[in-house]
Formats: sequence, structure tokens, C-alpha cells
Amino acid sequence: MGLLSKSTEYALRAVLYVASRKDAKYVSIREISDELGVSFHFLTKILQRLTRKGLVVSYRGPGGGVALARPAGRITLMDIVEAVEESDLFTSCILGLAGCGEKKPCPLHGQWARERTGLGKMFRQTTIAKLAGHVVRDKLRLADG
Amino acid sequence: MGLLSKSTEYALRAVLYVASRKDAKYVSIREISDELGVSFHFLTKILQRLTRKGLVVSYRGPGGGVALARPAGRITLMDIVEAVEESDLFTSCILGLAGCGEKKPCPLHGQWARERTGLGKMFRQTTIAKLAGHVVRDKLRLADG
DNA sequence: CTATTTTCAGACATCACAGTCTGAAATTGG
DNA sequence: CCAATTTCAGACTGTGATGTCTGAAAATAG
Ligand code: FES
Ligand code: FES
Repeated sequence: MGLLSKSTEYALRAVLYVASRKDAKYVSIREISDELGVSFHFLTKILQRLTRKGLVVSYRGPGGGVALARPAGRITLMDIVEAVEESDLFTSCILGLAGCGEKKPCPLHGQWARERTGLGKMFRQTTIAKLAGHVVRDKLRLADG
Repeated sequence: MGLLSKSTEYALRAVLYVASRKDAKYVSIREISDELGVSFHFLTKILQRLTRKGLVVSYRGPGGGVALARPAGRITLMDIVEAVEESDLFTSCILGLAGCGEKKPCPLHGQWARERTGLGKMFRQTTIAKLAGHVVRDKLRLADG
């Protein structure tokens, strides 16, 4: 099992792609799906979700597409993950028990809570701007190959 | 998405339960499923996998059940996870790209690789004995409620 | 206005994981 | 031997995530 769902993976890659094309006003979903090598229709549904959540704005018709709703420096990985994934990764018990907390911990609670906090920090502190800049400067990939 | 699959969660809980019943020779799957509150048949399939992988030994007939194949101090969480999960969590790209490594990193590689290493250490260094001891001494739960 | 482009919306299909069920094989106790 | 107990094996079903398809709605260009 991967850490993130396919939907979240695609969402992150798509947003990073849009952010790395700072010059463009709107980027069409068709262009994104072609560049990332993922299904157009599936990506459309995912981006619609980001649109409804207010992370990206969209525009229909020729020259339309999607754009970030606010500066990439104010969008974190956690924003995206929370928008598309209904995951309790950062709050739930690693053994799947009901209610994770200090009151009734499972035997793994201590160690998992520490790792989870580290992961949460990474997702909350890393912005799209930082990663997109990395993509542009170092020509990092957002697709296979 | 949780970090572990249901199968892995059940496997860990079952092994911890067996380890925390040091006095017993064999623990029946029925007893385990009752205590953990999970499906008997489903748990059976999971424990059969652990048996085939050589992590537990089983015995049929009255008084039969499963037991750890070696001292709990020499079974790590990673042993269990690798036995039941065909997960690449500790080797694959967090964006799902083909081939994760320094040669062709994705923009998240650096940060994810660090977190992943921490997680891997936790799973490799934590033994069943340590956690089961914790369960017995502090009466920690392995089931809901 | 008309044709084209593009997102929006939702139905439908596919697939892997989770869970259920039935019966066979092994072991024990009487 | 016989009956009860328990694991082993595999077929079957349910469910949610993934992926595909068709058409409507909005915007642009001519
Ligand atoms: S109770 Fe299990 S991780 Fe917190
Ligand atoms: S290439 Fe993406 S995490 Fe290593």
C-alpha cells in the first residue's frame, strides 16, 4: 500500500505542473494529462474537486483551463492531500483501532505518533512554490521515464 | 488511506496477542479472532500466510492453534509487514513515479526519503517481544473499546 | 448566430482488497 | 474406529477506488 492514493498522487503532480508553468494564465487539463501521462477524464474529476475546494480556479472555453487560486507559496502539500483524500493518516491508529490517543493507546502508539508528527510537519511546511521552483531549476520530472 | 492494509493490521494484532500469551503453547485462531473482534475466516487466511512464510507454526486438532516460530525478540514489525503486504512503501516514489532514486528524483524525493528512512528504522528495530511486554505490563489494548 | 474548445456532471465498467462460506485434511480423546 | 476440534484450501460475494464514456454548459472566435 502506498502512502497516498492514486487520486492524491495525480493531484499533487498536476498542481506542481501548473505551478511550474508560472507564465501561463490557464493550463488546460488536456495539456496536463498529456504531460503527466495520466487519464484525461480521471484527472478532470480530481481537478474538479480541487476547484470545488477552492485550491484552483477554472475557466471554460478556448484558452481556458485551471490555475492556482492563490500564490503557490501559500499552498502546502497538506492542503492538497486534505482536499482529495479522506484519509485519517495523521490522526488514526496504525493498528486500525478505534480512537487513537494517550488515554487508550495501542502498544505501537508511542512510536507511530512520533513518526506521524514528522510526516505531518513535512506535509504542512512544504509549499508548492518550493517544489515547483525545484522542478524548474533542476529540471526534475513529474512523469515516468 | 491508512499506512497499512487491513490484512497487515490484523496480522500485527494477532501476532502481538499470541506473544502476549507466553504461557500458552498453541493459541487457537478462534480465540484470537474472538479477542480481537475480527472475522475468523479472514484472520485464518492471514495467519496461514504467516505460517507459509515461516513466522508462525501451526498445529491442527484439539489443543492446536498457532505459535510463534521463533522467540518474539527476534521477530520485528518489518518481518510481519513484508510477509503479508506486497507493499513498496519503503522503496517506491511518493508520487507513484517509476523508479525512485537519486538518479531521477521527483521534487519530493529528498523529503520523502528522509521520512521513509525513519519509518523503516522504526519497523526494523521494534520487536514483537518489546511491544508484547508493553501490552502485558501496561495492559494495553489490541482491540476496540 | 454558429462552430469550436474546454470544463462540468454523472453514469458506467473494471479491478483489487476485504470479507464470507463450504468442505477437506489432520489431530486428539474416548 | 469414531466423533469432535482445529487448521488448510479455495470458491464466492461485497465494496470502494480507479478508470472510461457520453453529453451538457460555458466561453471564445469568426
Ligand atoms: S492508539 Fe494505536 S497508534 Fe495511537
Ligand atoms: S523519486 Fe519520488 S520519492 Fe523518490
